[in-house]
Amino acid sequence: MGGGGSAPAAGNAASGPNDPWVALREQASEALTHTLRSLGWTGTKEELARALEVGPEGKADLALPLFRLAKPLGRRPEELATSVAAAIPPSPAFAQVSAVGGFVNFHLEPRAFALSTLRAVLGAEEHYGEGAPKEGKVCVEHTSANPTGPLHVGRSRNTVIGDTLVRVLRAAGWKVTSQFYVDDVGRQAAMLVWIWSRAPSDWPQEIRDASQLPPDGARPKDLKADHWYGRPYPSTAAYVKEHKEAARSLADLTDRMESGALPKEEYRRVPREILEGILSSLRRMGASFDEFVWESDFLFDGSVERVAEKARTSPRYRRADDGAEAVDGSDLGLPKDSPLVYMTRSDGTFLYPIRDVAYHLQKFSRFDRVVDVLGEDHKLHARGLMALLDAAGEKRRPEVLTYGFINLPEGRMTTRGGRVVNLDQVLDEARDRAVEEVRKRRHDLAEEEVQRIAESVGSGAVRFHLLRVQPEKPIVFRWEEALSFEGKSAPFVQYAHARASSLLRKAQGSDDGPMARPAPPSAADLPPELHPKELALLRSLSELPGLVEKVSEGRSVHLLALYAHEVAERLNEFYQELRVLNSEPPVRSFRISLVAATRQVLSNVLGLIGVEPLERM
RNA sequence: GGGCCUGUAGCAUAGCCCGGAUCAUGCACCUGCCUUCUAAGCAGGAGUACUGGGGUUCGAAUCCCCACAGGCCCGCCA
Repeated sequence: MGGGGSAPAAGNAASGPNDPWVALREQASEALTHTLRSLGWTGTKEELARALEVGPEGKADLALPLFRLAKPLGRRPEELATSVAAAIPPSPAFAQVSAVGGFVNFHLEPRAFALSTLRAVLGAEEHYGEGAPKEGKVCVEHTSANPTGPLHVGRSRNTVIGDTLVRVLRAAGWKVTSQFYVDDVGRQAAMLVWIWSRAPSDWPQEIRDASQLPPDGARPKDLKADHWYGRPYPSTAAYVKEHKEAARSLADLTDRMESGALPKEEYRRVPREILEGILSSLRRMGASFDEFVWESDFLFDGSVERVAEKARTSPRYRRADDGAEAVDGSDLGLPKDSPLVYMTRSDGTFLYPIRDVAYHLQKFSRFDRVVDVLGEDHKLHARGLMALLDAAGEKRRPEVLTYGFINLPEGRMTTRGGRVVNLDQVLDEARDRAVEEVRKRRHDLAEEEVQRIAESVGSGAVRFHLLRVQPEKPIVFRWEEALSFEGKSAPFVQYAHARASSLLRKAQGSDDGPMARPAPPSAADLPPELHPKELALLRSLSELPGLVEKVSEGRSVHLLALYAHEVAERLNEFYQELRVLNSEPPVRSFRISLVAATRQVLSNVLGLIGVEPLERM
């Protein structure tokens, strides 16, 4: 990979037991340490292992730049590289060690490398890429959208990033629990309870008109719950703003909810319905949650009071003249002109941030690592949370992963301005376009299978599109790009997987039945020469374990999408250039192993990014 | 006004944390390739790009400073 591809090179981080690079790095740094020491160098092997980089493909597999090392030895880098390369003893893993410029370049022995990579992949099968089990439990909270209506694509970026992070952390060896924090407290939640406590026919005229209800006021059969129950939300918000008596009755309702006078099953009914609708959309994208935590639970279990009590003894504590209580976070990056994080209103009722602290304390009591996936609009609130946690005497902090907004070409998405693109719209449109594409190429498939493939291709394309960009970059949503089925897209990867699957079906001679699992080859099975396309593919396959480790550490989930594309691309290049099924015996079985290993890696990486690997399309 | 993030070919992006070998990929554009393993593919071409200016370094897209441009935020809402 390295300079040759767009995906990242395997990092230096220690990877799991099935990483072919671990032994290679070890051998190279071992040999280099001995050689350099004999030339008067005094550093450590660890130092070298860190400096050892993955070289530009074609030039070197592993490379050590000597510029820094040459200086204290009083030698020229080029000349030092030459003597080092000449002094490295031969080994079975490396065919050649050469000096170019100031670099010492290690070139892999192709057959040994092919063998170790195929063995790693075919030996571990669906576990290839996974790291060794790690001590400790991780909580990843993501999405946590207010259940006031259908999810828009902007928010679903949170889900895609969060769900992928959950998958990759699991693969890296952590025990992971995913949580959705459900907001059923406050004005927004009360608004829905307020309007839905009456039948639509009893709603104020303005709200009915703006909600565009069907004439009979009944929910259409095919309308999802989140769309139906969320429909009056924007107009209710506007209505309450303009009608004093409505505002008063809403405030009254909020009080009754927050004081516990209203049974929680009564005010959770509508949010629960909407949440179900949202979740069914998320399931289409392969995302689900282990646990749901309802915000209102922290209202009545005494935990907020405990936080407040603790905070009152903190030097950060501030109390305004009118009784509102806050915490000072000016030293923690809160704005100098408003460094206060309020935890209670002047009437003594609790505010959202303190419930969030109670929630995080609960997380810390159960988990060793706490990760929050948040939109960049919540960055400052996260800082406020840190200040409150500090005041509450909690030393641990959540790891916050923020992502940029998804805007439309004409500007920001707004629910009230009617300028939104809902996730459901995008998924439906993607599926419809995929149906056309499948029909164009396959005339032999049953309608049911066409639909199934199209759903998977469509939702995969959407998920991939939201994932492939570095999280902190803002995205401008364009339909043509989100719904592209070629190039850097999920269908491109799924297609490669289907292609590999088809080859293997033909190789085993039956078009259906379970796929045979080829055994890892032995040295005798390998052809004497390997083709560059075969080597390039193997090189990519070998990098999954290092990548899983790197992504789980750095949380750069977009790299997984780019890696998936690279593997698929290299399979395609291999496929186009070389025959598999009708090649001569030693080559044929080797290539079948290579295809099987590629299919396995594609399947594993698609699993990591939450896209379904398709057997045919 | 202040804070955080981002700026790479016509468009969209990777590489930036941790400086290293001619800056990589996709879309769009041009030329080829389906009577042999799925053309959602492959081969080739053109295009030209690290926002601008300083600095550090043997070496800067990468680190530092300044400027400019875009995103987000600066509620006793959640």
